[in-house]
Amino acid sequence: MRRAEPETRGEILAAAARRFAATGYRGTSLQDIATAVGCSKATVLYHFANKEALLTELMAPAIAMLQALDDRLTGLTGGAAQRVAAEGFVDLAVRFRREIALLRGEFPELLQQPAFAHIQRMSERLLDAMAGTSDRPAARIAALVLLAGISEGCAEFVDMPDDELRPALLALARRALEPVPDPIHD
Amino acid sequence: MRRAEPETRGEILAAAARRFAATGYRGTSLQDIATAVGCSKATVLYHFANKEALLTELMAPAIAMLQALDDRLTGLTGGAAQRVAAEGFVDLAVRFRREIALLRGEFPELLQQPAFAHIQRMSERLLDAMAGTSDRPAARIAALVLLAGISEGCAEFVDMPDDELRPALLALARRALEPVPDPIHD
DNA sequence: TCAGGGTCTGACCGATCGGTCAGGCATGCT
DNA sequence: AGCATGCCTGACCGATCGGTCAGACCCTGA
Repeated sequence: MRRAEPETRGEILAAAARRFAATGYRGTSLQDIATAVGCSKATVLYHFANKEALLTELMAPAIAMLQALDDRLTGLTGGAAQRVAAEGFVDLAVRFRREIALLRGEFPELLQQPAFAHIQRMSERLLDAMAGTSDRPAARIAALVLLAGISEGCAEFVDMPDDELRPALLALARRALEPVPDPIHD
Repeated sequence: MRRAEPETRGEILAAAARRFAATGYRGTSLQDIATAVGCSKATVLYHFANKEALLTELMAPAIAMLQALDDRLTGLTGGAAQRVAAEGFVDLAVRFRREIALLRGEFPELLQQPAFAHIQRMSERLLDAMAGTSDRPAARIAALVLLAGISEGCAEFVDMPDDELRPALLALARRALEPVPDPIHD
């Protein structure tokens, strides 16, 4: 069962992405991934410290983009923050919908792990920004439904071209989120 | 550890609801539930045939209401179907948000099980109705995001009063879903 | 008094999980 | 030739899972 090319690491990563997308993170065992690659489970754990390392490497680009959005959001308030948050999140969801899809609704569980606590915090800031400065519950509800709906729904959009999905999600976000007036600078 | 009152069955059901809501269906073991009740795992399995029976009994009222909505939807098309679907689903989500919440994003996995195949089919019909007869992708995207977002988000709304949550979700649904003209009867 | 049924339990089962470990094999450097 | 290194493996580990089972306990009715 020895492999000819030393491309095993990349193959493991690709197979893990496929399996996670098909059956979720918890629903995929290391043995599943090893079988898909055609190697042993021990080989998977030779290339990756543990199962979580596989997931974090797969999610790293998406997390980096979320971090960048979070940085852009600091200092912004009101309508400006709302627009940046909504457009930034739609861009993120469109670009990394395959990565988001492979969590398959396991966000809540995974975010509870201490290793992902900073993602939890960024998500909360994103939600606050999308809800606007308004403290009306309706605004937070709309923002939360949009955030959760796009995260969970993008698994269904993997085969849709970017330039069709992006404007549709943007238009939806604009419709769903009630605009917040910009503060008047003096 | 013998219990005084023979209310064990109800206590197991209540504890299961709490644990499922806290850590999800797959994330909750029968031992967790037994510990929460203060009985043995064997007692849980004495009152319920298996773990899935616990879940189905907990979800039965919500599933019944979904079934009723599905029945009301048959024969309806266009804007009428869209309104009935949106309002019916919001009602369902508000009324049974605790039950929906305890799935904690495990919808996709659970729906894949053959025992829940009919729920899968009802969900698809609900999605079609909410998207309207329109076959434009944007309409289906909006409906899907709304459906997924409300399902996933209602876990956060458990402490909100019904008469605040319901109109907020209804208004959001109306904003998110582009209206479809009713067919003109001749 | 005894039989029987409802309730509950500890002990146990096979399966599967993530993860460890010593060692085999090929390659390339000295 | 000898040795180190990188890659890979089967065998194994402890933990946990859902689920089974024989039997103990209690109550009730004959």
